[in-house]
Amino acid sequence: MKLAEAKEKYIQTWGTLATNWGINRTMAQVHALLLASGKALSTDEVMEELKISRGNANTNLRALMDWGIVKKELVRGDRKEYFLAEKDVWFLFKQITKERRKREIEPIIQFLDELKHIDNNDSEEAKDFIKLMDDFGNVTSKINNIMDLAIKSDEHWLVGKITNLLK
Amino acid sequence: MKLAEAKEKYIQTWGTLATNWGINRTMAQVHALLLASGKALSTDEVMEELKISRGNANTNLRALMDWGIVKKELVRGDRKEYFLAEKDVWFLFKQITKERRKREIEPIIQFLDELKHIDNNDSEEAKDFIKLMDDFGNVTSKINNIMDLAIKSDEHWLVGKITNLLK
DNA sequence: ATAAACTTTCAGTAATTATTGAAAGTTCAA
DNA sequence: TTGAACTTTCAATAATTACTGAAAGTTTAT
Repeated sequence: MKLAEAKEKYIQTWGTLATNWGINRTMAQVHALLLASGKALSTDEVMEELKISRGNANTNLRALMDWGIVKKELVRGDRKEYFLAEKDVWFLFKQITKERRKREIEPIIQFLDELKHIDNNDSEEAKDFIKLMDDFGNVTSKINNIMDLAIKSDEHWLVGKITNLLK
Repeated sequence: MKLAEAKEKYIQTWGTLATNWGINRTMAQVHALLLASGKALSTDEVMEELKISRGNANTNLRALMDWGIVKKELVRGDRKEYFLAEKDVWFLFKQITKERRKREIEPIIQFLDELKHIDNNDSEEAKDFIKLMDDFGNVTSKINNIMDLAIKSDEHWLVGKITNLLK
């Protein structure tokens, strides 16, 4: 396989996979393109490479910056903005985990807590429901802790620990 | 809040959250309904409670069985099938993790491997790309291991270990 | 065998989500 | 200031994904 072909396949496949995770296809493609390029690209370059509109390119580049995995880069004497993807893959994983935790896990914990305040909570049915919410809350907190551990850890340290646990 | 109200809110909110994770809204609602009911329901009961069509109910009940988190239950002297959700939340987490690992992580590892076979791989650009794929593969394997650890572990054992690591 | 009771499929349609592109907004140099 | 160079927004539209409901398929009792 030629390099250009491999890059193309990487960008396309990554975009397809992303949709299974509830991530917008274009956003994943833009990120893959920036990573595969290994250098900062302008909005126009992204538009050209992926054949997408300016609005779409702009929206998804900003979303990637919101996730903290793409940074703006300014070039002296050039008014255009360039965008560069962080290429440390372990950092990438940690950053995404951190954001998903903030955006998705924390709201769940809060929402489950609210549902536990039930009038006449001494019926058998109410007790069962409250227990379900409690169990959900407990497991969610545990997931939260695992994610927190991953976020805070250095790659080699974590892997060493996990390897030990698996023995 | 009344119990019925809390159940309704749980079903609706869970459905909404699911869409953020790339999971079909109805599937999440059916699952939440079965859990909140605490007993096996027939297709007709699911249709009635969620106001959805027979086709939709059937499709999503089967999808939940594919995920291994809902089971059929047969009642003597009744030709209808009833569906029951596994209510151990830690089991639920492990089962979903197991399936996602099989469906999503393993294909990524395989696909990244394929992309490393590049002609004329001695150019600087090719080396960078291969390194990127390697890094991705390594991190993905590590995630795979963490998931494997979670799948195999008993709730209390894992939490104990994680707690120790976090100290 | 027949038919009632039930489950599954899938073409057509509805609902949701993503994208375009042009207009409005911003920044900066002269 | 002005206007060129660039970025952002958003209403209209396209693409994707989910849902319906009726027809086809299956199972079981008689």
